Amino acid sequence: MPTAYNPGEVEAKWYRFWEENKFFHAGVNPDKDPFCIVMPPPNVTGQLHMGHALDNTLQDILARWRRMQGYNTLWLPGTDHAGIATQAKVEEQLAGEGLSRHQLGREKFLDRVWEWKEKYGGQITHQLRRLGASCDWDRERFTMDEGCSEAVLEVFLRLFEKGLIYRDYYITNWCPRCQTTISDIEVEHLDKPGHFYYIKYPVKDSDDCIPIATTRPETMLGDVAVAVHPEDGRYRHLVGKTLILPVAGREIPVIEDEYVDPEFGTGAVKITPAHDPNDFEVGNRHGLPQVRVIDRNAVMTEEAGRYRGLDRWECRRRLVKELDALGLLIKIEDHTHAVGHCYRCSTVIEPMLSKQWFVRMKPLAEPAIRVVREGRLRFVPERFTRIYLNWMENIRDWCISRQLWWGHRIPVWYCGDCGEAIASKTAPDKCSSCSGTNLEQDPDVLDTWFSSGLWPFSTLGWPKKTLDLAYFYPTSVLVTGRDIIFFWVARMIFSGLEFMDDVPFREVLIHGLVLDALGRKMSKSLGNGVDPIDVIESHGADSLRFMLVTGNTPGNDLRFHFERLEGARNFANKIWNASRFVLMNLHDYDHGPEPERERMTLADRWIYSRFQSAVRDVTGNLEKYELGEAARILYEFIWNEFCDWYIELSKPRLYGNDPRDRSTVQYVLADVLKGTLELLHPFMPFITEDIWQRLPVPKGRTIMRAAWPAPREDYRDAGAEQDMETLMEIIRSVRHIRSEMNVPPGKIAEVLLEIPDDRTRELVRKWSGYVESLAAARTQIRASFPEKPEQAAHAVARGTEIYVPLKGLIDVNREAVRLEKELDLVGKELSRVKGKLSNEGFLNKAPRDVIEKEREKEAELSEKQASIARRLKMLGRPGR
RNA sequence: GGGCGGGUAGUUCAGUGGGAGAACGUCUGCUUGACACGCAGAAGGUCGGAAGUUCAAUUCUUCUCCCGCCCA
Repeated sequence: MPTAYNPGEVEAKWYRFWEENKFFHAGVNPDKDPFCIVMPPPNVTGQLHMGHALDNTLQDILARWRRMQGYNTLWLPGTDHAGIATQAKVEEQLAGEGLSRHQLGREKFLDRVWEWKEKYGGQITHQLRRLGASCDWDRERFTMDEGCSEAVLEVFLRLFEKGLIYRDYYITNWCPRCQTTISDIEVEHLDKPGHFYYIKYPVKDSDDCIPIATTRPETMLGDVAVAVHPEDGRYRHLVGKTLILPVAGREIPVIEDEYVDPEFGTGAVKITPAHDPNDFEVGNRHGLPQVRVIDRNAVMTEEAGRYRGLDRWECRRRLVKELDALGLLIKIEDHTHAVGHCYRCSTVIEPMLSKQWFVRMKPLAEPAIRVVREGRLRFVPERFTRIYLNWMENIRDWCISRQLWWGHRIPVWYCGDCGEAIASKTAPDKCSSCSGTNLEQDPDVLDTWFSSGLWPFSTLGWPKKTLDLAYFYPTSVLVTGRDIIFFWVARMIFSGLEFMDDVPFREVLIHGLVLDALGRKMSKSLGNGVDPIDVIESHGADSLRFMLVTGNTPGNDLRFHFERLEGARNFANKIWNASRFVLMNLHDYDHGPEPERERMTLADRWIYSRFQSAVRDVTGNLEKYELGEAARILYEFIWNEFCDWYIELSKPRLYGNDPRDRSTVQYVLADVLKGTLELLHPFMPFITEDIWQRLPVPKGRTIMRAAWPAPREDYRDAGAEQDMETLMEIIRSVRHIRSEMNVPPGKIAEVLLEIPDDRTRELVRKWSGYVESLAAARTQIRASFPEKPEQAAHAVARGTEIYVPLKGLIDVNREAVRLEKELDLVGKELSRVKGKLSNEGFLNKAPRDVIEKEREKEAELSEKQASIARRLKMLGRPGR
């Protein structure tokens, strides 16, 4: 085995081994309990980014762990057709050839997208393999494959027939660049510095005017009224009057509406129903007309009069200039406000009136609220429950039509003769209403999330009644980022309830975003993204996974620090070398039966007991979804206990000349290492498999299918832990003295251990070899040394007085200063404890074990104080 | 404006109603028969500020300041 771990060599090898042996595959098996996760499908033509890496690492940990626990585990992978994003990429490619999709035509364009999908669609799934994802590739799905498309049609028709899908003129969010509407949640509101324009609207046949304030003066050309609050005294006399809309010259009324906030701006609001969602509502309430002044390209329409043909921003500039010239511009104030941007391309959204398809949400939301309220579906961490509920409770109808070509085409045909809309899975021959044959299909496609909302059951075979569905649905847990709770999680919940009559998953584990080292979102435009594949190539997939899962709590964002990646890499290397040590010493190992407890040393019993704690705590934390905590426990167990202490203590026994002792320690090393690798496997699958395969002990074909270590109560040994802690304390004290007193590392130190307590003295005497090998010392152990060495450093550890005679080496003054510092600390601590114990409230109200603990502490500290003081006195320093 | 998250060692982050932790960085000393991607030792914090509840608050409550996110 090489001296440093080389991930590149082993990763490809083991992944191939797992995949070829179908270890990821899960079929229906009624004898076993299922555990199922559906993977949030990444965009089919996308690249793996850090968010995917985190999301899939978490899923893989859960899947591998549950699989080892014996659950029939299915992790179902797949990809999403990602309408807007994919279409945009192909259009970009076409633009490079000087073509537009319109020149190509719908059919040819779609051929091109499919070509693109075939070419790049495998990329991301290949990258997931590099990460170690143990998903069942035999079941890989795509939101536009035959089955998923069938599910989409079925759902559309059922909702249509129930009257939950309707078509209407409504104000929606139009992206002038993507040339499509997008749903409310696809709009990102960004605070942008802008202006508040104060404009006078003159009252007809009067010298009076009404001042309005707006951030979008260009929309005034589409104004149909000015609204004031009914109780606003300032404008009461103007209600019902007519205004002359400046520039346009149209006559518009002053109306009153509760919607107006009298505190905001001038308290008078211009109403533009065709270009503002709130104004749209007001307009409907008052039966006002809708005047469209901005078109699909964000260019002013005919209605804008002489401003027609101008870009919306250019129109704004010129219009403000004209208002100023007319003396109607009161002032311009700086004003930062939230501006809606397209989440795909960051173009400023234009709220626009158009005819679109919607899903009526209220009836669907109701059960989706209930299941969460009743705890049938649980969010982890819990705080996301409120975010979800708050959104569901205030839900608006969902605009599902998109003016794109790539996606599931809306299965509705319009009759050119009578105007009837016919929903059907296949093209109808004739109109169901007038029997006309002049039928044309709606050109639009459905929102991508319409199909991904069906993912947990469409991937298991729905609408067919499959065995898979019966067995794996509801799935166990969904793991996803907090940024798509509304987009996706919510939609799966109501879809699952509507069509499967049950929740799609019992739990939702929400994680945060992966940020760059400065806490910024990773993005292409900033160029601050870190490519997971680069990281895997330089540091290994296991290191990346370990880094992503540690130092973080569920739901919180995570900063990507290169140093932390190195830490994880170092950890992998540590495991590699500890294993190398064990394996190097197992060449003559004959795996026999478990050694008897009596043959075991204190260290053996201690490491087994600690291992039991690790088993219990790792399992417990996985159950709570505290994956970072579970990983931290393993890190500490492996590094600070197994490596730093157990391996070091095993050396004298391995190199000694007692063969039985040697075989016992070999057994424990191999056994504990094997169990530890199994616990670590979900986190670091590659290195653990590689080492596990090399162990000369009975085991199965793959660590993936090894049984998850079960806690063994008979291996828990609190006494051994206590005793070991005593020895460790003594060793640390001696090391401390050596270091402080500059004893050369090679020099064996004489150490006198004065231990009045019989049991402790016998314990230390029995295991004095530990002190001798780990602190490079020779020990003398007595109940009391009548003649205390004067030229010696001194320490107290758990009732043991430690003297390290340093004839000629010791500077009495320096030693005294060191002891005084120590005495000071002990004194402070002691007075704090004594204060507590003399407080009646504490004695009366604190739990008994807490008081007991304080008493013990007091005794120990007093003793320590006394012995340090004695020592100081002996050095001619009576202390203070 | 409403909601949520965060403010703990130089940095990044864990954690807890009863003795402040880790990693990285820093300092000192080490090729100690697995590992310098390492070993041993050390320094470093009034746990954002104020008030309250409690025998006891970094932890619970309220207020407040700063940072970030979501929604309107």
